[in-house]
Amino acid sequence: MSDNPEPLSPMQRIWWIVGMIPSGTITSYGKVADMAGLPGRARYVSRALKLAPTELSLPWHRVVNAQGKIAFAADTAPFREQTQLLRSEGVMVNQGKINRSEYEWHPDIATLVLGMPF
DNA sequence: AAAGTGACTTGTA
DNA sequence: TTACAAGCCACTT
Repeated sequence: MSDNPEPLSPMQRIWWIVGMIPSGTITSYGKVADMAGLPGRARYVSRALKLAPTELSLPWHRVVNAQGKIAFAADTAPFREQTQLLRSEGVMVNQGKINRSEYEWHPDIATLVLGMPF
């Protein structure tokens, strides 16, 4: 029998989940937290993305707040970058706002399991 | 050590 | 709909 895999840390679970978000779709910090087994820890997700190694090249831009709005202040470089990245994959962004019902990611368990890093 | 901050969310008003 | 308070908690002052 093979040994059990090393369990992923909370931050690693967040990175894995964000990495699974398909191009052209979005989800929220709170949803990612819930999926990672960290209910009520939306802020932890934002920190995890900020600390994520660039080598992972995570699609961090596909994570917005619960109102479907880009979390960065409108007059900042990251706000403009996120807007550009989302538009480049076909997501309509107006004044930093996105229609969640139109672009929401609806993950299926099979895809998630097959995407697990072990 | 204590207070402030933030890439958040939810409940109330 | 907008606004504000709590809850959240690691990190920075």
